[in-house]
Amino acid sequence: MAYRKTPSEIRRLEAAREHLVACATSVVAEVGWAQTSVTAVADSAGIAAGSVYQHFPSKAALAVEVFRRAAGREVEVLGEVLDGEGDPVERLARGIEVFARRALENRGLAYALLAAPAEAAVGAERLEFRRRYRALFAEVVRQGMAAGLLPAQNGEITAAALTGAIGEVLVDPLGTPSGPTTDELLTDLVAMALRCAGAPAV
Amino acid sequence: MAYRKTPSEIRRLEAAREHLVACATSVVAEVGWAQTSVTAVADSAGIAAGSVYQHFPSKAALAVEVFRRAAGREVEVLGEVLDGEGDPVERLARGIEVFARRALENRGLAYALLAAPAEAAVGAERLEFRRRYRALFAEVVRQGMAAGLLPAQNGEITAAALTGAIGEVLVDPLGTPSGPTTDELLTDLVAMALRCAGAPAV
DNA sequence: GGAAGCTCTGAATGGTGGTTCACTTCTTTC
DNA sequence: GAAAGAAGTGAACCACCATTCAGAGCTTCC
Repeated sequence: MAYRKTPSEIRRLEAAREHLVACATSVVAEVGWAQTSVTAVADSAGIAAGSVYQHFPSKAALAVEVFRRAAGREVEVLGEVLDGEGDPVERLARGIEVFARRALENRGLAYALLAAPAEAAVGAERLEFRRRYRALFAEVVRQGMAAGLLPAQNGEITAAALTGAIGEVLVDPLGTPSGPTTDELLTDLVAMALRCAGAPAV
Repeated sequence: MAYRKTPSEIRRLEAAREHLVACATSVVAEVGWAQTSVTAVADSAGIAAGSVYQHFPSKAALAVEVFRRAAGREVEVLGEVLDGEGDPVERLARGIEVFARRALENRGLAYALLAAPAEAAVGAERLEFRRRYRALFAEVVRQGMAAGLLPAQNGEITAAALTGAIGEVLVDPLGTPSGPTTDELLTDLVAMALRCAGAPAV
């Protein structure tokens, strides 16, 4: 019988792949997509440049994986909060606060996910994930309208607006390494979002 | 006496430069920054690739000029409407409608200005112009608060949110070559923006 | 132990596209 | 008309990096 991968070997390879993705994520968070070369990622992971191609068919595929992992986590967290306890308006407020707080706690990565210039494949992923954010927000807005907590409105537009507004509000703070007065920013951001959805002033 | 540029020669050179910028703008609007090569721009302008460097020191410099011209026009138009007749809330509504309508009438260019992937130099310009949009919106929001038409709020945040929200709402329609129901979109967009600034429902 | 098949290496390769430059063509000046 | 200097040309150049690949080093299995 010929060579066959042993379970521990399979685990080792998977771990190597995970390690590669994690290192690539760090590099991207530190220097952005544009400055991230295959060599830099390989160095950071302690392997040769060529070895990257054992795990991914191209740099773009690795970049997409990095993006999906990181953005996927955020979608998941946001989805859980928006689907959680409380009335729709409370959930919306909490979701936005959690999202923004997480971004501000991991600025480099958040900037890479939200705004940093990237190759086409990553740009396409970004659009896709924005669509998911929108869908999540749209659902909560729909629930809010159904519950009579929000006025009649085009929920898709409000959802898109929230997505864009949060990103834009965060871009500047994310650009500066250490932020001033995070709490105040979050309060104002949430207040703006609730107004945007038409929730009555608190 | 040596060679000296005659007035008509100077005009000819300036016109050539203008023509080059105009052609480059068209190319960018059609295919986006990423697909815009120096050769393509030169072909479009009917000159040789090398001649581009008579007018601009680098491709990046040309790209920045293209961006500044086009984005500058939009800032100017928006500024005039926001500074025009009527109360601050009316002006805000009209400004957003005009901005969005112009974008939808020139989708390729608007997409390039707002969202299309671009080289670093253009990205920096984009940030700068977003700052200007924000400043314009922030001023109107400030006036609205002073006039008692808008509730107390962090005007900078609202302004950033409006900038991001408008962009995000427009990105999808701009991606599709011909848009459905522009008027409905504009109505909903303006309604959302007014809610975002806290204007009472109409 | 050793054959077979795998992973890993890192220097060489290759495609892309911005930029250069020797040369041609046009303008100015006398 | 001719010299001097500028603009215009476009093929050649070159830097940059993702990608490849021949060989080295491991792992599996009999």
